Amino acid sequence: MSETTLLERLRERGWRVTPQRRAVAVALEGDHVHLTADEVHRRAREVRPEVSLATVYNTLNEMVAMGEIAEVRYAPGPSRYDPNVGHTPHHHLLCKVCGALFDVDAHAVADLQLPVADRHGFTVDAVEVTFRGTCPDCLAAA
Amino acid sequence: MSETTLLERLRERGWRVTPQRRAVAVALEGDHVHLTADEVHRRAREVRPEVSLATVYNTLNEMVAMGEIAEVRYAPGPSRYDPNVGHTPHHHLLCKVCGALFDVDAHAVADLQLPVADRHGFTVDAVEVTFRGTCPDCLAAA
DNA sequence: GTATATGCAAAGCATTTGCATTAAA
DNA sequence: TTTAATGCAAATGCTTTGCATATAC
Repeated sequence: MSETTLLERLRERGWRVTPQRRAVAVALEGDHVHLTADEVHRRAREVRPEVSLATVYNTLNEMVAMGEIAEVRYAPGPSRYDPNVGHTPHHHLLCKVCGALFDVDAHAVADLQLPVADRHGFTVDAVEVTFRGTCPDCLAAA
Repeated sequence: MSETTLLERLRERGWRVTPQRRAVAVALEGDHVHLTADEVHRRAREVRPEVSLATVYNTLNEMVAMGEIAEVRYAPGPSRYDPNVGHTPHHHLLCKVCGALFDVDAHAVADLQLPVADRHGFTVDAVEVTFRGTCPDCLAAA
């Protein structure tokens, strides 16, 4: 899907790579589900039990500041982190019951333009579509 | 724009109307900006200084549960509340600098369908488009 | 009159920060 | 060796809750 790994991209930016940061980067990758800081922490601990939650937050915030991942907060509850930003253009599929968030390939969705008359003086540089619905798990549970 | 007021709709649902709740409902109406609980509290206090923040939260949560307003959390920081949900179909214009959120009429944006093949087993019942950019105020400040 | 909303203050999460210690480069 | 990252624990900010009192219906 993507040619380079998150870790490689970060290293290229001159990022200092520690075992903790490696564990965080690896925890985020691969999945098309977006994890909370706490879930990242749990996963990172499976590899490096000494990773602290504070370090997870610090690391995630840096990655966001670099634009390598995005913080998304569509449902109540804690923030989630999207590692596929800027590399694979995509939109989101949100379960309104459990808050789970999946990616959708951008090619599945038409490009959108907002007419200048409706821009309220904004400049627009990204468009993001969220499909709200119910995920298979919650459908089964209902 | 809408034929009935938020307060009228709530009363029709058999809601018990108190001065505090009236103040919260009025604070939310009319605007195309989405307020935080704290901002709603400040506005409600201008009319009824004894309204407590706890009551504002309780009231907003009830309105959300009834589907009369929506909680939106696109940017870091506190939740914001969208009173125009379900009545005036619309999308969002988000300032990535200051987090301000405006409404855009749905007619300005084409309807979108997600192909079944890309639905990952979800049912989809709403589509929401967010245009990310920079608002006039932040442009001026830059 | 009765059920329900209120304010207050305390509790509960999510997230950030200060600081002494440790480790990457 | 230098500069920056770590863990811990305390602090902060947003939101919810418990409970005694007040009030809409």
